[in-house]
Amino acid sequence: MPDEGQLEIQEAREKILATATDLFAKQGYDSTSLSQVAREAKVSKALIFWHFDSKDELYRSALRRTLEPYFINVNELTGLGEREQVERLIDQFYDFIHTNVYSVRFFLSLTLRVEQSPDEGLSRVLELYRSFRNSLADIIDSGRRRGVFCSDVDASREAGLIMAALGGILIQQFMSDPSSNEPAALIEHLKQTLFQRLTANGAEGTHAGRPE
Amino acid sequence: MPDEGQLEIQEAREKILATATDLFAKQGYDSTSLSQVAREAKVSKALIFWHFDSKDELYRSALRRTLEPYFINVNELTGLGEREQVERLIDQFYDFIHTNVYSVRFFLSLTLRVEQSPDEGLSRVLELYRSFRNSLADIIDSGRRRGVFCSDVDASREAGLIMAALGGILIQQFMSDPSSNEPAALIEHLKQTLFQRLTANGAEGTHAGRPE
DNA sequence: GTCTATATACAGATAGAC
DNA sequence: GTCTATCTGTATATAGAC
Repeated sequence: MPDEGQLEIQEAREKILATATDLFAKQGYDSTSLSQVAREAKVSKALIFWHFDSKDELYRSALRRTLEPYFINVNELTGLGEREQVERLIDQFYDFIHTNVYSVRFFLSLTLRVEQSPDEGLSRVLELYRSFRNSLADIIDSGRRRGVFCSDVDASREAGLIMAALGGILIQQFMSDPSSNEPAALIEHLKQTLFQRLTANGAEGTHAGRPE
Repeated sequence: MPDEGQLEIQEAREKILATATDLFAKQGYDSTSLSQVAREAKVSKALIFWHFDSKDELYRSALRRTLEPYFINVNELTGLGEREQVERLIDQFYDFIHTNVYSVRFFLSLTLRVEQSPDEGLSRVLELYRSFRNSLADIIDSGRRRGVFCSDVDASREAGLIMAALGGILIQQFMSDPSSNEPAALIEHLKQTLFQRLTANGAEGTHAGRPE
């Protein structure tokens, strides 16, 4: 078994990958040169090419690594009520954003590029986003059918609006100084108004009756 | 008056500026080379340097030009009621986004860069965003004081949530194929639920009374 | 004002010694 | 595996003719 020896000697590759992941996330693909990666990882450019065939492959590896923590997020919402499940999901989203600020910023800026590349990694993120949205819709609809929420609730639209608000709170954090409009308060307000609406069984009954 | 002759001869400069504005908006700063600008504007690279001292100055000029349409947006909401004013503002925002997709995308990606440059143009956009948010808050608060909206409405938070939703709807358009979740429906739903909440005078009175 | 030609720097990538 | 040295392309920017 002569292979055992090379298991942990790959610290250089690790260093390169970590540095590249960081720089790509912070600066984007074009603005990050392999010279810079080599300099900050304290290796030679040639070594980068020994481990990764091209800048593109290095980028893809970095993407894959950035993406990893995105999949622990499978929701274990066992015996909770619908309202608690929705709250839990919203909090999970918010927490996730905060522990992954850099990569979220990364993927968001990827989304904005007009490049034609379908970008395997990016599509996984979008897929994740949609599945998150669908989970919300399912839970809300389940609550509607079980009578926990109003009968006239459009689960799909509610989920869409929640996602929009969450996404908007996200970019607000990128735009303003983090101190300004504290997103935690917005999240609270979002939840508060959401359930106020979902459970507003009194009022005028089918009060939302406008000419659709 | 020997100066009059040179008034419209600067079509080359115009061409350069227009091309650069377009390319910067579509591809960003780094991915746009002056060679490309020169090629597409059908001038020589040297001419670009005659008109603009550096790539950076060209970029700033392009930014300024991109920014221009952002200021016609002064709201003329004369004799409208508060509800109509809010609706009008939301629609204005939405329309504006749609007629300026490219530059909005541009500024959004600018926001995401970690570059240290305060970027004169970008700060104007942020300022605009805040003033828009403040207008919303003012109108809502005015409506609250005049009894059009509930007395327990927190105008600032409502405005923040509206802006978050609008921003979220915006990035949803960048993320998904434009056909998927049609933002127009989301805007409708936003408005509907918003006013449902702002004018929900019946229900349980100070129903929102949770331990703050 | 507009061009051609060129200087200079740095990008991604390769060859080959150790 | 890691390095130095080098190739090749292209970037920003300048010099100087017209």
